Amino acid sequence: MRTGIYKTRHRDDLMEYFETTGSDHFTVSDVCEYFRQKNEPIGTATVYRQLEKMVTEGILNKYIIDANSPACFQYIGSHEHCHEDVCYHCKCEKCGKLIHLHCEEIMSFAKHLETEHSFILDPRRTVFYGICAECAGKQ
Amino acid sequence: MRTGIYKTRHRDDLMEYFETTGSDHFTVSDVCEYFRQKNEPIGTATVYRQLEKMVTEGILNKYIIDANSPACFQYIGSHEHCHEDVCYHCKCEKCGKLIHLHCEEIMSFAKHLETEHSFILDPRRTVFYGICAECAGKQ
DNA sequence: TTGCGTGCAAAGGTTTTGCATGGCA
DNA sequence: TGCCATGCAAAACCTTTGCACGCAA
Repeated sequence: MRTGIYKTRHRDDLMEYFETTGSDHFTVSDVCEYFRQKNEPIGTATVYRQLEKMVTEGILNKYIIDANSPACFQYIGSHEHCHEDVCYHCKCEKCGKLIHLHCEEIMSFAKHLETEHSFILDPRRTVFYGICAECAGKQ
Repeated sequence: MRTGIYKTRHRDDLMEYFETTGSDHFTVSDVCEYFRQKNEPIGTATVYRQLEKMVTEGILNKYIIDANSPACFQYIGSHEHCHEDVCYHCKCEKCGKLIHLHCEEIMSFAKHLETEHSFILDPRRTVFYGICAECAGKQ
């Protein structure tokens, strides 16, 4: 079989990481740190290359939150319901906190954009910027 | 007057650049290159600082296109419809076209975010990424 | 005079790449 | 055996920062 992708030790480790860790979002350094603490370190370049490959395969989503912060990856999973279970993100401009969003309203708004404005929203890249509750309270 | 912002030569030059160049989008290096060719070079750090300031003031929009490509700025000062009311933007990931959005749905969605999620949406920084009608048709 | 603006170089951080080595099929 | 994966370090890249000096108010 010529998939162009080999089943290696690291690849298995990464898949296991995605499924065992509850964390929805993770960065390259998160992954590296995890395996370093397990005394099974993986080179940074390898993680970048594998994760990028998996994004292409559709196993992971990649989010660009900000120019100067690391890219955020999300495991979509083996289940195929993933495409309906899209998630959007709110980012606080003050504290930088990332809020996971998936509610009816954003879905219906996305549908509105599509039907009325002929614009197909991309959850992977769209980030809602604003001020979170805590930071708003401090002001 | 204590605005905290001084009216300098470079600031005027930049404003003129925004209004004379028809280009909707530009990067920091675009700006630097432009003034270098005019034999009136501006330091890179200065451009970064001024542009960032103008984003805060609401004169410019800043788009993060990709993690490894430079930030993209857009002059919105002269768009009158942005002054009369809040304005959101859709950006096509394929052709780069920018669509100005002005509808009830986004306003009510913003209100929903605020009441239900305690998140105050910032129109200046929030950009909806996706695929526009024309590019969707081509596929 | 005070405080912001500027320029340069250096630093900071993320991501990519070159190259030799090792592993999968 | 051929091709892909890996690791390390270096490079590339965008962006920010420190500091001394210049300029606006």
